[in-house]
Formats: sequence, structure tokens, C-alpha cells
Amino acid sequence: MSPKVSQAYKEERKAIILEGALHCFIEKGFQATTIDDIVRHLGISKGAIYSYFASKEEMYIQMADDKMNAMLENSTELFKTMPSAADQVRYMYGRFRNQSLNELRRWMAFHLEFMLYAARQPHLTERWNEYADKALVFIQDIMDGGKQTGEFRSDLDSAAAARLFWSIRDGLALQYMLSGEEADYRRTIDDMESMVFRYMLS
Amino acid sequence: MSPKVSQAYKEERKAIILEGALHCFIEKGFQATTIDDIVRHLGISKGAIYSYFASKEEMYIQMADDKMNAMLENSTELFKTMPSAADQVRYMYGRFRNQSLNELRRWMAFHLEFMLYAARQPHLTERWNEYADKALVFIQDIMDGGKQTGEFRSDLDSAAAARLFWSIRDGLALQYMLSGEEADYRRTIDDMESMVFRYMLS
Amino acid sequence: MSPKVSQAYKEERKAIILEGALHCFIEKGFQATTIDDIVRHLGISKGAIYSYFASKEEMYIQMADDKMNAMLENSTELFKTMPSAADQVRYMYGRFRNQSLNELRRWMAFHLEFMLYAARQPHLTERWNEYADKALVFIQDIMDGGKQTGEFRSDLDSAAAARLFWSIRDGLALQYMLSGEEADYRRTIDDMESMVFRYMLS
Amino acid sequence: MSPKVSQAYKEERKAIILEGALHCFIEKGFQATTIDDIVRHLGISKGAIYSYFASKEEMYIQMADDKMNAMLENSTELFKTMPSAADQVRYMYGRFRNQSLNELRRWMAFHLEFMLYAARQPHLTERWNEYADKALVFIQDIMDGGKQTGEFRSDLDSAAAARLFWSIRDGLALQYMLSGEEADYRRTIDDMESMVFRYMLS
DNA sequence: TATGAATGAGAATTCATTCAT
DNA sequence: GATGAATGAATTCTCATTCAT
Repeated sequence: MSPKVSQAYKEERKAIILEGALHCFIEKGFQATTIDDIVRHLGISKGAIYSYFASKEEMYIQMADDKMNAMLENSTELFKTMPSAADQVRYMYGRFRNQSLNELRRWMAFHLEFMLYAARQPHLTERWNEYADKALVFIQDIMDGGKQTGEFRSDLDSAAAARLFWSIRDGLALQYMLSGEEADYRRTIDDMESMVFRYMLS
Repeated sequence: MSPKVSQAYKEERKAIILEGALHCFIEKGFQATTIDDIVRHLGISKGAIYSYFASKEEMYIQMADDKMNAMLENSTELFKTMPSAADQVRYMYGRFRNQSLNELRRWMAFHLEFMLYAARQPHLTERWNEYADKALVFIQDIMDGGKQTGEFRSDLDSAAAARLFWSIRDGLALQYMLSGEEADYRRTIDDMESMVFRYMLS
Repeated sequence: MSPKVSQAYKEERKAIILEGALHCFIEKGFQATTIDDIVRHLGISKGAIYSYFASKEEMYIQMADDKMNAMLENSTELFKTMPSAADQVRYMYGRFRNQSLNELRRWMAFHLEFMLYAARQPHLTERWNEYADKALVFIQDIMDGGKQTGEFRSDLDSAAAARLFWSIRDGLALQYMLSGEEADYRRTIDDMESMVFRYMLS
Repeated sequence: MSPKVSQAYKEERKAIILEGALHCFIEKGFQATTIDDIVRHLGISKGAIYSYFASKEEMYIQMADDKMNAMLENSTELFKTMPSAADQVRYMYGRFRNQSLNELRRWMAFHLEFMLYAARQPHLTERWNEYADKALVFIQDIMDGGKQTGEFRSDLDSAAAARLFWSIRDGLALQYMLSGEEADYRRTIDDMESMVFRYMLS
């Protein structure tokens, strides 16, 4: 009648599986990763995975949820102690710069693949849009903060600026996805950053 | 006297097949589209397809080649009668603006999916990079022209500017890939355009 | 508690599949036998076969390995209690004689077909040559033993004699492959045997 | 009503096609050779082939017929001017020796493949046996000749000797089919020859 | 709960043969 | 007669998911 194992145990188990699956997805891509790959990587059984997740897709969704929430929570927390909106934007660019091109490529591939996959499946499109909105609002809030403190120009359309922020960031990642040198990449980030600042200030 | 058909017939046939395949790829995605889907859609036999194209991949490559060449040829031709580099850049943004969001989404999804696919297959990565290079050089040439005529600032790094141009364009497409309104999309293009111009002039 | 079956079970399963495959190969030939034929014959699923053997080729290789090893092990064991090299050679001819012509034909056809197939595929050619070498060395060792005991002439080239031994044996099988009577076959074996002995003694 | 082209033209055409097909079969094997290979090699159309031969198999059979007849006719003709049976046998060994190992391998593969193919098809088995009988009788006749002239021992079983002759020859070819050096091959032919002579004389 | 062997519906690609021109 | 584009059944191999133990 009562569960044989604690809820905590189950959560832990799920987390471990998700971690292993993420590793594989990033390594080979979602479609190319087989359940056997995950099983081999984790050293557990196929059945174990299926007793926690209904399908490969389910794992994917869970993973994206977790990742997005973690990102938002971390940054929100941090920004409480960072009063300047400009600093916050600079911090974001610092994050981009600190990521190696290799890391970026792997992550971007995973990210894009999910988006594409979502684009074909109505029930996922909605979910994806939630993520996108959260990310947008997150930056928009910074922009609004900057307008209030007078750091950014008062007529800045913060929604548009947020769109622009992510567009530039995603486009950059896309540009360097398959080719390009680490040094060029970093230089382009700098260019982007200064361009964005000029846009927000002037 | 014989089915030794004309070259024109063959070209036409290839074009028809490519068109049908593109339809399916856009509908379901490159990987999700099976040869049977294409065959069914076109009402021809599997063999017919394979007598014109060695593989599904080959079809994509042909499509991308065609599209890229058409883009370059059209623009090159047109730009002969358009002496101002700034006008040329403006023309490019006009093209982006003229594409409906729907069109953009379909094409972008297909395009990205293949990029992802190519990223996992060395022989395709190279091919993909060739396209990227061509597109980059195309813009870079415009930038160089603008520097010579004095339209753009003389210390502009035209290679970097070309990267930036495409990054912004791709990022924008990515942003609007799954959500966003047509009107917002156009407005963001305008923002991007003015931002890029500011970058090239100041 | 679990389907984590014993190693013995797996070995048994492999053996069953191999047996079924051999049956089909002998019936229809290696190339003409489809995986579906084997599946139908065994009443199992395609996947089951592929979880034990990576390919049709792999099955053949396994079969050939098993057969060769069994042959070598049996004989080696037996020959420990058979000091005379001449007796050992006679024993080998006895084995040939004990095989029914029908058995020989089926086995030979299968065997040859794979050789032909291997001849066109470098990675298999090597494998095939290993078998041939093992068989050659096996007889060569007998010949060397016979020279030491003085049973065979001291100037016998044992490598050449081994080649000759198998050539005659294979040629005989080939001759009777499609036609000929059981009685003739046995008589020719006798002829061959006496001819070979004369060669080794004189 | 009357044929548009002469019978002679047709025969010539068939011969050309057969020659081209043989070239391909020897190069790649019967099963591995596609009609397209033959068409490409000959520079004619698929339809042309099918208007002369009903199937790939038909070509194969015709080819084997021709080859066997040519071999027999040539040798029979030659042997009219070669009174010694021993010389005739020596001549045959000379032929084997004059064939390069490479040539032998290709030819043997073709030969064997047909045999194997024939073994699975009753209507071809019969035909194959006819060839084999012809070859057997051809040697048997030499043996009988040698007995009459006193060159070979009078109690020689010429049918058995003919079997033996071909067995040794085929076995040798088989032995060297996939591996072995040219020099070894020739030496083994010599060994075989002397062994066979000893058998016929002693 | 955990296990992993088994399933079987596909997937891409090949090629002998046909037949309209 | 000649041509070669078109056909489509057949083939090998994959992999998400199930379920008996």
C-alpha cells in the first residue's frame, strides 16, 4: 500500500538518470543518442530508466525545465547583490565569454535540437515558448532596472532590447557553431557587447 | 525513337524531385522525412529518386547549393547597378523584411536541422562551412566596397562586420522561430538594421 | 528475480541461432539466405539475432571458428595417444572417408561460397587465410613428426607436403561436389591416400 | 516478315556482349556484377542486352558453354600432332604453369561461382555435369592412349586417373586462391606433376 | 523494484527487368 | 532494333519500448 521507497530516493534516482542522459545528449545529440547509450553510460538497466521516465522525450523535457530554472534562479539570486543594471549585462556577457567555444557548441547543438524537435510538436511548442518568455523577461527586467537608475536611455524599449540581446547571443553561437576560432569568437563577443551597450545608452 | 531524353528533361525532373523533397522536409523535418514520404508525395518510384540523387543527404546539398547560388547570383547581378554599399546592405535587410515570418520559420527549421545533422558528420561539416564562408565573403565584399567609397568608417573590420551581420540575422530568425508576432518581427529587423548601420558608420 | 540470464544460457542461445543459420546457409547458400529466412526458420525475432551477432558475416565467421577449433582440438587430443605420424595421416583420411558424400557436398558448397565472398572483401580474406594457415600448420606438424621418427623421408618438404595434402583433399571434394557416386568417391580417397603416402615415403 | 538484320550480325552482337560480360564477371564475380556494370563496360544499352539474352543467368550459361567447347576443341586439335600421351599430360601441366597466379585466381573464382550457383539449381546441375564429364573424358582419353602406347602402366584405371588429375588441379587452384606466392605455386605444380606421373607409371 | 532479452515496425538503398518512345 | 528512365520488391540492420523473471 505504502511506497516501498521514499520520495527522496526516487527524486535522487531521477536526477542521476537525467544527468547521465544529458551527458549523452550533449555528446551525441538527442536523436542520435540511444537508450542503450544512456544505459551503458550510467551502468543501470533499461527498465530502471523506463520506470522513472515514460519515454526519451520525457527525459528531454524534464532536463530543459531543470536547466532553465537553475539558470534563472542562480542569476536572480546573484543580481540581488549587484545593483547596477549595466554590471548585470556585463556579467551576462562575461558568462558567454567564459564558456569555451567547445562547450558552447555542444550546448548549442543540444539546445537547438530540442527547439527544432519542439517546433514539430504542438504540445512542446508551448512549453518552449514558456522558456523563451522567461529568458526574455529576465533580460527585460534588467533593462527596466537600468532605465530606472538612469543607466540606460529612458526611451529604450526594454522588450525589444531583450529580444535583441538574445538574438545577438544566439546568432553568435550559431555563427560559430560549426567553424571559427576561439580568439575570433571572443573578439566578436566584445564587439557585440559594445554594440549592445551603444544601443542601450545612446 | 528512344527515351534518351534531353538534358533539359533531366534537369526538370531533378527540379521536380527536389521541390517535392523540400516540401516534405519543411513539413516534417529532414530526418523525420523518409524516402517513402517523398515517393508518396511525388507519386513516383523510389528508384526514380535514387537515379537522380545518390542519397537523402545529396538532395539536401543540392537544395542548399541551388539556394545559395541563386542568392549570390541574383544579388551580384543586382548590385552591379547599385553603387552604394549602404544601399546594398539596406537591400539585404529589405529581403529579410519581405520574407513572411511563416516562410522564415519553415526554412529556418529545415536549415538548422541540417546544420545540426552536419555537425555530427565530418564530410558534411566541411560542406556546410563552404556555404557559411560564401555568405560571409559576400557581405564582407560589400563592407570593403563601403570602406573604399567612404560610406563606412575606414577602420571597420569588414570580416568581423560580416560575422556580425549574419549573427544578428540568424539570431533574429532563431528568436522568432517558435513564437512572436509578424509586426514585432519586422520592428526588430528595423532595430537591427539601425544598430548595424550605427556600428558601420560611427 | 531478473532476466540477467546465465552465461551458459547465452552460449546456448548463440549455439541455437548458429545452428538455425547453418541449416539455412546449407539449404540456400550464404548469400541467398536472408535474415528473414533464418528468423522464420528459428521462430525468433530479427532483433534477437542481431543482439547475438553483429551481422550475417559474423555468424559465418563464428561457425568457421567453431568448426576449425573443434577439428583442431579433437585431433590434437587424440593424437597425443597416437604416436605414429603415419597413423595420424591415416586417421585424417579415415575422417574424410567417414563423411558421407551428401554431407561433404553441403558443407563444401557453403564453405566455398564464403571463400568466394571473402575473396572480394579484404577484411575477410585475412580471416580466411588464418583458417587456411591453421589447417596447413596442423598437417605440417604431423609431417615434421614423421620425419623425426623416421617414418617419412628425411628430405620431405613438410610445408609443401601440407599444401599437397589439402590440395588433394579439396580437389577431391570439388570433383565430387556436383556428381559422382559414393562408392567412386571412397575409392578415389583410397587412391589419393596411397598416392600421398608414396610421396611421403619414397 | 523477314528479319531486319542478318543472323551473322546477331551472332556477332551476342559474342561482343558475352565478351564484355565475361570481363565484368571475372573482375567482380557473377553475383556482384550488375547489368549496369556490363552496360557501362560495353557502352551499349540495357535494352540491347535484354534483346539478346533473357537474363543475367542466360549469359552466364552461354559463356560457360562457349568456354568449355573452346578449351576442348583447341586441345583436341593440338593433340592430333602430339603422339605421346605423356607429352600431352605434360602439355596440360605446362598450361597450368603458364597461367599467372592472378589469372588463375580470377578464373577460378568465376568457375567456382558458377558451380556453386549451378549446385542450387537443378536445371543447371545437369549442364554442369556435362561439362565435368567432357573434361573427365578428355583426360581419360589421354590416359587410355598412354596405356596403349605403353607409356603408362597397363593396370592404370584411366577413369580414376582422370578424376585424380582434375582433383589435384582444382585443389591446387583452391589452395592458392586467396593466398600464397607465385613461386610456391609453380613449385607445387611441379610436385603435383611428378606425383601424378609416378602414379601413372609405377 | 530491477533487469536486459526480445520484439518488430521501419529505415535507406540496390538492381534485375520492363516498356514507352 | 535500340534506348535508358522507371519500377518496386527485396535486403540488411536499428532501436524505442515491453515484460517475464
